[in-house]
Amino acid sequence: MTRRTFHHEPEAVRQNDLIAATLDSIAELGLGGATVREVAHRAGVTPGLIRRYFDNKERLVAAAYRTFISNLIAAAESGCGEGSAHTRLAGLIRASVTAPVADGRTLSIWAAFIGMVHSDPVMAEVHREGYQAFRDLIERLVGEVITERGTPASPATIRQHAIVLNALLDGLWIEISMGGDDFSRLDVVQIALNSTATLLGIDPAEFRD
Amino acid sequence: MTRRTFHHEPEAVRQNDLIAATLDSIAELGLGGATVREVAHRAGVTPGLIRRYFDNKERLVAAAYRTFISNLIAAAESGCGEGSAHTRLAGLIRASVTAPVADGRTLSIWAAFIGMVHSDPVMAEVHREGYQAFRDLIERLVGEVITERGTPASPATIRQHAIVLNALLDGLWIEISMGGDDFSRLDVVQIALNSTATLLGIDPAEFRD
DNA sequence: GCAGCAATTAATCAAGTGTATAATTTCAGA
DNA sequence: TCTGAAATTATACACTTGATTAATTGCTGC
Repeated sequence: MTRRTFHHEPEAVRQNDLIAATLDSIAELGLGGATVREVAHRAGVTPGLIRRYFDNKERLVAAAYRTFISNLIAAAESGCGEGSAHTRLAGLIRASVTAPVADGRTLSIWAAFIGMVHSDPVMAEVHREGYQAFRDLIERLVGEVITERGTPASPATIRQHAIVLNALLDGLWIEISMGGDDFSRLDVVQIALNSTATLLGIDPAEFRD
Repeated sequence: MTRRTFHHEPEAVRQNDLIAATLDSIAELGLGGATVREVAHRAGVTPGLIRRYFDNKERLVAAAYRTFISNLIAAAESGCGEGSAHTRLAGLIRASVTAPVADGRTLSIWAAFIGMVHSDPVMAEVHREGYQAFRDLIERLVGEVITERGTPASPATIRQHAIVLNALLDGLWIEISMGGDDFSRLDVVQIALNSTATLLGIDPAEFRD
């Protein structure tokens, strides 16, 4: 009886692998399927090793949530690289309603985590940080767009616009990701851009991607 | 050693109690906390009894999801009782962004279930039915509002309006339920009504609750 | 090449899980 | 009041879970 061979890996790599395996497990098997053994197996590793890099399973899951959210925000943010505020906002919107941000796998993981936030204080804290970041991003962008148009508005108005736009994007993201409608026939980017323009009081014709 | 006393209950009552206990467990402890023993305890019953009314735990959870969704839709629908289409749509919107539809408990349960839909075919089917019902409700209402205004639109246009409005309501519902923003200071109903009016091209002043 | 340390595996444990079944109790009807 | 069937409990079982620890392996610096 011989032991299985293995090789050392830097801490960061192992942590990444374990987190990725955790997210895969949650996406494919649900939260209940993300057991220590399943995660270890997917990471090509032995269950005992998890405890070396994450003291608890709880910490592993929390770490997975943290990187999931930050990756999600980064993916959305990657859409708004440069150019005018209009262009950047349009980029953010496009990224928000197309893959890989908007797809079933992402939604499943997101929902599983959200379902824990209310009963797990650690997850609640992780959640709070992540969402504040996204909300601030949108609010800043909306403010810049309004400034760019030369139609100044009160901070309260900007905030309200940001709330509504945030909600619209969240909702579209969910609907598209759930795939209930046959969105394949529809141009979701166009729908998102047009409705955003309408909400902000912009002529849809000048709000393109 | 004496057995605990008990008394017979009609089938419907026991099923209701068990389903309610399941939803409570999920809301307060997360999906993982909804064990057979926990549910039975909350229902004031012994674990073995669950198997009499629901063959599996899986069926119990599926039944809980079914009644959860139908109650949610009923609660939202209760807001649009009578009157013009405008009035009924406004009622639906108000109900969608206020308790008990919009609150943390409801969101937690919803998210926990959604996180299972992708990995559990039974839950996927239950999900499909429920969401189709809500989408159809909104689409019908939007159609009636447009007819009422005498500004006829193509079915495709109506459909698109319904999709966007559905997304907006979903998103607002989530944001409010998560409670991240201090929505207490804001009039969420007014925000929802105004943005809906804007999206449908209605003067917000004539779209009141 | 080799000594020593860190990384990894293997094996084990107690607790908790869903399920199954037999024993007991309740209750309706005679 | 008594009896039989249905409802409920109690107990047990096989299995999975997260966690713990000792043994083993791979690797780095000399």
